[in-house]
Amino acid sequence: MSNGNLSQLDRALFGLRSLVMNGEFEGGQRLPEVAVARKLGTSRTPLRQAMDRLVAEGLLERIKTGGCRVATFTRDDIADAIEVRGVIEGTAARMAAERGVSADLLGQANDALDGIDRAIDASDGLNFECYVRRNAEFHALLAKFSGSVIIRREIERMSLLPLASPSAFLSEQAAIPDFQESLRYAQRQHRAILEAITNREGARAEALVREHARLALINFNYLTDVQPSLVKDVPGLALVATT
Amino acid sequence: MSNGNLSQLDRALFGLRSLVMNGEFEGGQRLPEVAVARKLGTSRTPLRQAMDRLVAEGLLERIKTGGCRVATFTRDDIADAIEVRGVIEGTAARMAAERGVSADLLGQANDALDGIDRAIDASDGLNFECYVRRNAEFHALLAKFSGSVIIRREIERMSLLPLASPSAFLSEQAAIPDFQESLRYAQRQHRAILEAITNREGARAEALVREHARLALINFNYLTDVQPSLVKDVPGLALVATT
DNA sequence: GATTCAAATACTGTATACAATCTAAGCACA
DNA sequence: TGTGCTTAGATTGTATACAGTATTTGAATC
Repeated sequence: MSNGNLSQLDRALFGLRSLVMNGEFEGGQRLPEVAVARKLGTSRTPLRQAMDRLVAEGLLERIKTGGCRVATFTRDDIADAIEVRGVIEGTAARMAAERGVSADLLGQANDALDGIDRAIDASDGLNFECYVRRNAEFHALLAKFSGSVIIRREIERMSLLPLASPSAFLSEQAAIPDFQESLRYAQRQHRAILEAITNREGARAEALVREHARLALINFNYLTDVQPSLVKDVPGLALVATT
Repeated sequence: MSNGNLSQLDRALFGLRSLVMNGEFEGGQRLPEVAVARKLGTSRTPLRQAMDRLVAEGLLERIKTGGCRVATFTRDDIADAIEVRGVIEGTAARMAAERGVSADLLGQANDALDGIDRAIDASDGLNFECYVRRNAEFHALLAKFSGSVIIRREIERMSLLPLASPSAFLSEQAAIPDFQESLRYAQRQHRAILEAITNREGARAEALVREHARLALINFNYLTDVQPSLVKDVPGLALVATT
């Protein structure tokens, strides 16, 4: 199982998560294990494990009488998930400021931000793929800054919730009119966050990160209110109740 | 499975969690599935499900080569878990203040606090069992106040981590000299929290709840530093590295 | 035509068998 | 005596069979 190819559980997990995120199943309907297992090319045992994992992630929910169904999320759920992610990331930043961060880690974060600068002002316009990668890198470092595995695990967990991750809406953001302006604003926040942590300003770092997380909420609202045609292209957005 | 007795999965889950919490297994050693299954009187299939759940809870951790082992926690891990629980509970309180809480729910919380008052000043001294129950009730209501299932689920999740729950240390707290004084202090915080929420004072409510959570940390430090003889009686404390 | 009951079907929860892999013991050899 | 290899044992990951329960279909009755 530690050879190059994935285990059956991993195949089932990735496959099922992808199917659910892309809205392949009707929300609220039970997932028949045999049919899904056949579709994923595996047996029921690893599929049930995968389902248990997705239930823990919040993507599926158990049915009292047995089995699972796809969870549905309200707009408020998404907003709350983003808020909580921001709160925990903010706590990580505050802890980092209070406890201090090694020069090496701070340097890595600075490198990531330099990379974002270059991605935004590349000679041929915006290097989008690079931006996304560097942005994820910076946020991962932020979680690491706290020095706490408890915190890091919790941030990862919140980022698994559909649409709550720092880069959930980036892939389609290019359609937003003042897109580059929005990225520049986010990047100024990045710089301020890193400065606050470096200066051991815990409260400032926490507040900045909380505000920074709300950019995801702005993008979410824009996508659903102004550009509903893009909804089908954003993974996870199919799970949001359209009422 | 929906009959009175539990499912095999539930039996395995409760049984294994209890065994792990009470330190029945050497930390760091792999749990042999067949032996544990036999000890719990079930088969490997539900046991493996239970193990997956406990891994998700953070009580067990996976071994790369296969299987699970009991996770061990440092004192810093416990402190971080309590801190994060306080942060999320604090967010719930802030949201409750910002969004408003129904008079009915506020009344229920008030009743719970009245119950705590009576438990502390019962005619025959302290009614401990009643205090614990009412305290749990108040904290559950706090999570409900936010009106967000995302928040509530996350608080429940953090409270599952060993020693992070609001009542993790209560059961042995009776050994603490100024025990009743400590309970009265906690109760004054309860009243202040409820008042802040009622008055829509979000920042105050959040700060109070964060501080309130730190009582668990105080009890934790007291138990391990001053009363190490009680350590074996507190579920979960066996998982803390004794370095 | 709507409703209730019954049988058949489908599905989940659980146990177990099997194969692949890891672990450890034992042996050969330096 | 220590080290590396080989083989036997133990253990996990996966598939599948079976039993119990929910759900649906169909017919009969009001």
